Amino acid sequence: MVGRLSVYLRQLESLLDEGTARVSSSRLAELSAVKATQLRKDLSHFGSFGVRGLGYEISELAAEIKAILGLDRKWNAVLFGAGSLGHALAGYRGFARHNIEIRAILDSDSRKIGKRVANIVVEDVARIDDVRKSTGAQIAVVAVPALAAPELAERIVKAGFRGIVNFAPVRLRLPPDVVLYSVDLATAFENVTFRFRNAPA
Amino acid sequence: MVGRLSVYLRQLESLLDEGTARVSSSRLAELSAVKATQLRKDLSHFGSFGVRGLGYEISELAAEIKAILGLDRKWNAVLFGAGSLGHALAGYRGFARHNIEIRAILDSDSRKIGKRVANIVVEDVARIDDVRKSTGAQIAVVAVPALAAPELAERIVKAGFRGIVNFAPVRLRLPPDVVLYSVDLATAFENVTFRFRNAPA
DNA sequence: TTATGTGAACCGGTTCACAGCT
DNA sequence: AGCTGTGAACCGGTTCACATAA
Repeated sequence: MVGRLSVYLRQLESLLDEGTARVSSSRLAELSAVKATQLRKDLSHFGSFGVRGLGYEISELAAEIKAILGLDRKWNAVLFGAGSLGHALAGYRGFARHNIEIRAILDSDSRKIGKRVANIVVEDVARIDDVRKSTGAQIAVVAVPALAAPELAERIVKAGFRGIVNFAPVRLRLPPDVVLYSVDLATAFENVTFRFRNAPA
Repeated sequence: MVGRLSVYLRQLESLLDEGTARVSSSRLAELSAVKATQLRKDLSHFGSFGVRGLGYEISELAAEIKAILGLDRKWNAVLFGAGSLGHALAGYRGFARHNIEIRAILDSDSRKIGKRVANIVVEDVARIDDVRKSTGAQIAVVAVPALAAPELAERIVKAGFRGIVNFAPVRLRLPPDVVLYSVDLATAFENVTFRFRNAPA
């Protein structure tokens, strides 16, 4: 459901770019490829942002969704892993849009420590506690190999991070008060090969 | 649900590495962080692979799941976009595990064309039709900016690809016979900031 | 009249309870 | 007895139908 809010927001922003001021649930739903009732139900969980008979004021609704998604405040993050995926993530423009700032990049490989990635000097993961405190980071982005991830996750939690975005292909076990979202590339590709295979000729 | 099959398979493979030969649904479910009944129900959609009273023969079940997921045959893919995400994907080791081979990398940026990425020479996206045919690729991996993605997707479909794994943050509209799976980083991060914000203090 | 907000019906996926096989 | 396979109950999320407001 959060995923849908993201989509609504993106559509609202592109409408705003076009100079549109108001939009109906049916139009916004169409742009977002969902049913209008679903869109209204989604929003109704958080309040009532529209005007009956008129629709939604776009800039207002966008601001509401940003607040719901936590995009109205700044987040500090630390990126773990300076491999190819780490490089890609370090260069990811979406961080700015989310008010997420990568404050540090940590790795355990001595050949990578000291190098610059996206203008940030890679530091030794041993410094995790110091880095956590000095950056005030709440979010950890995990882009290390599967084997290293579970142990790293424990250290991340111990260091005081409260949210993890995990790109390693493992199911991490975390205390329930730590927010986790995993992006699993294997699942993405298997989803396609699975449906491809089971598709009507 | 396909996502869960991926997880079962990964657990089966690591059990196999340990030299284990049989496993019960409850043990495998525990390792996969799901309920045992769910695991059995998932498998029951595709057949009956276990032995009552004994459990599952690991190598046999792994082979069955691989077949279900389409991992038992070779897939040819073309990667679109040689930016930082494209680089990361080109180096992704999971492709080998999935029997997916990146046969070509295409980009529209003349500065990138001709360069090597993961030992593959980047070609002009204008060559899409030739490349599709000569590689026999079925799957397109889209790692281009959001703005370029919708138009590219159309060309991909026209060129004859039947499956797309999309990393651009847009909802692509495709004919229903084309298999699509999108990985949206924005949603991933927003999921975490959303739940973080709505988490109990 | 137009378009939102929402209780109620609906539906698909999860869980339960147990039948069936070894 | 032990463990799988599955119809039936359950549950949460989606859709419908309509009351409500401009």
